[in-house]
Amino acid sequence: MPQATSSYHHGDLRAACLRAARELLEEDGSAGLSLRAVARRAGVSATAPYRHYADRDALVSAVAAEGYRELAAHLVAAHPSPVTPDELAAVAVAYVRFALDRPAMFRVMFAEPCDPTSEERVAATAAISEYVRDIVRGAFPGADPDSLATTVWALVHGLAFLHLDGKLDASSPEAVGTQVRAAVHALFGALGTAPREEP
Amino acid sequence: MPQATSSYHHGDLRAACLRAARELLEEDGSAGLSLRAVARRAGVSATAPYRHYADRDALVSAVAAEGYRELAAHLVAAHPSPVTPDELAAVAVAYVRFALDRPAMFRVMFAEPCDPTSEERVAATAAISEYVRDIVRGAFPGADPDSLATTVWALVHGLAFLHLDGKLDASSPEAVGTQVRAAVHALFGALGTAPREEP
DNA sequence: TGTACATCAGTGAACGCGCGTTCACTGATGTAC
DNA sequence: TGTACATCAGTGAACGCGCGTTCACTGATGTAC
Repeated sequence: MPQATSSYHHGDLRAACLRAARELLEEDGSAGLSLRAVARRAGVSATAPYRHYADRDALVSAVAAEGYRELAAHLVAAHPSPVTPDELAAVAVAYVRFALDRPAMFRVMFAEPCDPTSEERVAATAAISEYVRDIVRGAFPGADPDSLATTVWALVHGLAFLHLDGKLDASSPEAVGTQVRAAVHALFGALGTAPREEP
Repeated sequence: MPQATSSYHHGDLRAACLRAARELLEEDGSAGLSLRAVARRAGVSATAPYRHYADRDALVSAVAAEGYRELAAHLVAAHPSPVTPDELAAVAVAYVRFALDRPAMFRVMFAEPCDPTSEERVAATAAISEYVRDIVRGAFPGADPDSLATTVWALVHGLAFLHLDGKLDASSPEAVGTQVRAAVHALFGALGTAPREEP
């Protein structure tokens, strides 16, 4: 822990930059995310962040990677291994809520094809893919996991983006939750679903 | 039609700006879309576009609106009133293909909540929504059209974005088509589907 | 415990750039008579 | 058909801005002896 010594050395500028970057992102959108603005917000000279990030892209990649890790944690927190449609719907709602709570960051995460030079970012994406596939494997042992995982992810991801872009009614969290649950049930109602649905 | 008179007056600078904007968008992404770059590409002074667009935002909105109209045309061309799962899948494939063919423009279309000051843009979005709802009404007379339309749109939109962002295998058009068709069939196979599926 | 010194994490001036937008202007076009 | 003039659609110089990045620097920290 850096004490508030207003000293020459910051203490943990790397983390402070990341925090500042996320704040700027949500305030001004990704256009507002400049290295100079980050430095300003962190209370540090314009060039100080270069001690911790090679360039602007490196910082953006770090933000995205952090976002992926947080998303994974949110999904797992919603339900570690969902099987019934209700459990799956809970995870879907968590996904959409995550996007709506950090719209600009969510966009950064999915804005461009993975920067192949950022291992951190690639690994984080792969982890999400794996998590979705694992869920599908557990809930639908008979199905082709890759194909069905794609379908599920696309449905939920599409709901997140359409809400984000104001193309659907996102007026209240309840309305969003209802829509998401309805969509998930529409998909899973039809799949001869969940082994444990009616015990 | 403006003749190639290399004259002082351009002839149709408004349309030329739009064309230039779209080219820049696909070449450099939305960061490359500046009014100055558009003017340069149109072969005109930096301030000439101001005769036709109030500011940068107005140009961007015009590009997005054009995109919406083109998307609607593509979907209708794929099938004017799809009913069977195969017909619905064809429209879905057209949607995803549209996104992959103009990735940057597709992002602009869905990048931000509709600029409420651009009537052109708002109208174009509403038209897409209506089209999807009409399809659902025709194909699933029993269902709640709003809810199901949301589900369908989200699935297809999610597929488009995940492909766009390189999160799925978009190596060949065939692979994409196969994935999209599988997803649509997974959803519609389960809905007691299509009245006209087996005549 | 004290000192010398290497290393680390900052500073601040400076560079060149492209941007959006304004302004007063001017050449081309079209219309009234 | 010819002329006067209003309007339209361009020009180009200029403004102020924030950006990414470089560079030589300096203050603080930590380590070896």
